[in-house]
Amino acid sequence: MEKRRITLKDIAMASQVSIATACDVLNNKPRTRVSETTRQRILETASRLGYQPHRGARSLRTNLHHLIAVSVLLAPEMPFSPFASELVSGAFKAAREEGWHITVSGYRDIQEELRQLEEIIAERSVDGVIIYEPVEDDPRISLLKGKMPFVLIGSYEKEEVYSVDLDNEGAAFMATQHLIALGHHHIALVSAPRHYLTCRSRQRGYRQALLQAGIPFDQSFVVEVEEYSSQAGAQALEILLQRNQPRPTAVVAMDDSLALGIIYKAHQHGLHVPDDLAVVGFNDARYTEYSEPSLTTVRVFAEAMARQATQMLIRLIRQEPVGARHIVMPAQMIIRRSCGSWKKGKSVFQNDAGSKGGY
Amino acid sequence: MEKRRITLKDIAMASQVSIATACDVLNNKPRTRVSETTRQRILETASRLGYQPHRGARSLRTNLHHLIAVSVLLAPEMPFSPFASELVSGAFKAAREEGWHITVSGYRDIQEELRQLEEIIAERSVDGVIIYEPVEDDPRISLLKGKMPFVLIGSYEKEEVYSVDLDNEGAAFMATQHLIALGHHHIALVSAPRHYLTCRSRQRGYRQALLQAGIPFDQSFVVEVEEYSSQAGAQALEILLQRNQPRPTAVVAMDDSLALGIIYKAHQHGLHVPDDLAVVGFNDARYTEYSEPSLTTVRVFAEAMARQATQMLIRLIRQEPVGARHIVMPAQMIIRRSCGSWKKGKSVFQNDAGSKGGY
DNA sequence: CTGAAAGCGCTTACAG
DNA sequence: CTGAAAGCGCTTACAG
Repeated sequence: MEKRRITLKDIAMASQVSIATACDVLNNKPRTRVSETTRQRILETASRLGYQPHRGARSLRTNLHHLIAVSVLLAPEMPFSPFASELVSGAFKAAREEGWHITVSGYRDIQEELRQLEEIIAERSVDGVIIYEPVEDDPRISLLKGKMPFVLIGSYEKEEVYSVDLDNEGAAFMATQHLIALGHHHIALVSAPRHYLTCRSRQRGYRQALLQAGIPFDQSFVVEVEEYSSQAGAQALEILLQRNQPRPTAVVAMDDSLALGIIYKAHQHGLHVPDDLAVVGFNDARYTEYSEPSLTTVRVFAEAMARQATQMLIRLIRQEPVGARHIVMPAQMIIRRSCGSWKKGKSVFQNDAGSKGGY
Repeated sequence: MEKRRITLKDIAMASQVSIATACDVLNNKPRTRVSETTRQRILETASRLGYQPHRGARSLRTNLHHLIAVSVLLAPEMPFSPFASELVSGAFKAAREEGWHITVSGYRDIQEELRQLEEIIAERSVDGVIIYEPVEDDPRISLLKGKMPFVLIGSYEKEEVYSVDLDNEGAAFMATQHLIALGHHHIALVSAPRHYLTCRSRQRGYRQALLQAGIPFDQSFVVEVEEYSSQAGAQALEILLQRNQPRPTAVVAMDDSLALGIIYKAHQHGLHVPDDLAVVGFNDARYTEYSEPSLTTVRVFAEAMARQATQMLIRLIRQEPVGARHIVMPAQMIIRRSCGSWKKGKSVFQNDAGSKGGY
């Protein structure tokens, strides 16, 4: 399995230049212009011999491992959510475009995850970290701050950090407005706990939409659940139905798995979705197209977000200029059947992707 | 962000031994016994100073990067399946236990994935590869064979390779037998294409169960779909219903997403699940507990499989004795409602996990 | 049995 | 402007 490795020295000899020159040319260093012919000769030799720099050697010199850790906290009963999965793909692709690798943790338990990160920091086996789904006073952030470059996917209030986030407020606004346009006045919101900052922004968007429509905000219509799962969604609807309010006629759920649980529980109560209860999810987990009824949801471009975050992080690590400190990405409504707009024939949004009958 | 790094030299000086001795002790090399006191002194100093070997330096010397690539091929419309996600977690954890990292690709397109692997092989930026879901004549295997150690998750017929696999035959046997025990005779199988080796084994298990029960095998009850998706599942049921056979009264689907599509389509045709059509899925994607009806499925211990594969691969890379070349892991039936056994009150299997009211 | 020294393949400060 | 040489932090073959 072992062929002798092609080294810089080989390239230098074969191109009749010094190792230093070969190194500079191959790394595109500014130095003096080597004559264009020499330059080409070196490049050509390298590609002919299939030269690949030795990552270990490079890393020993530069103290860069070209490795990024992606820290994703998983919901207790859920493996990588569709959202997190796209994040991983996006980060991998963006990393590879720069010749980097990613390593993906993915613990269910924050303590385990912290231990992991501590170890990684101590080892310095990684050059930077992407943190997904930060919570308030996220201990991962305190751990990393000042020790290692990192970029958040999500947003953070306490400190100035680099981040790529969804326009959560706008997205929730859009979802709520859609239901309002369908004539709903009693619109519930099922959200993760408020220490998830994402959810805080989304709650703002929800309130904005109500405000704009002149619908009074009613705190009891907001249920916060401990995790994103169908089970939690089912429980949330139970709570909403047991309260003495006028029953909600519509729900916005902050994740598709919550929405599925809500629909499940609605059916158990003999409520028809969408006639008795309109439901809108979040994140566009693909399988929700085939739930009964198919789920209207807010699609989030997770892969694109991860790409941005990865590129940003690599620039940070290289100490190159980074550009914007925060990037905010838009979302898109996917109209299917659980919101009932297909019955009323009206929607404030175009139904792009949803209408293609697939994707 | 930069403190001076603690090196072996620091440890050696502080412990008043040579660098070589420090190195040996810290790496647990057989060498002579250093006196136990010295040994302890070195260990203690290292931990006091927080010594962490420099991965780059080590890699330059040993030509090992302590990095494994995990190659997962994604279904076109699906991000990491729950199964693949658990694989990733399992591989990560097992890798970290040895101080290694994993890098996760995850392309939808086999050509892209191959290009990726080729690049990784050329760079030698990775010490080995875990391949998930090999197909017949898998081009990834030809690519890696003889160039880099790899372990399959799944099985392979053409060549002797190292692998960790589910007992696919046994699992499908179990699922089919469960339906037979419920009185079904017309049991359909919705499978991925036969070039997925996993499915081939499962088809065998299905036939075995029929055979044992004296039910004739009918090829037209087997539908092969191109991908694991709800859409494909829905189409498969359409095909089964249009054929002129006695309509199947039960279906085993090789993936939960197929099963969901089947249930969806059954409802569209006015068929009640499980009364008119019993459905059993595969893989126990968590959300299927909340589908309507909740899905009876075969749980697969993906995380454990990935752990095994990772440990095996690391041993291969280190050229340590590996033990078994193939490891086969069992599956477990999770009985919920879509198979209808709760109505008939009989099942040949214990309902362990399914009865806990959770997962 | 133990330590000094070479060398892995790069990058870069320095000398010419 | 360009090349020779030092050195990053390890591991190991070799000398004592």
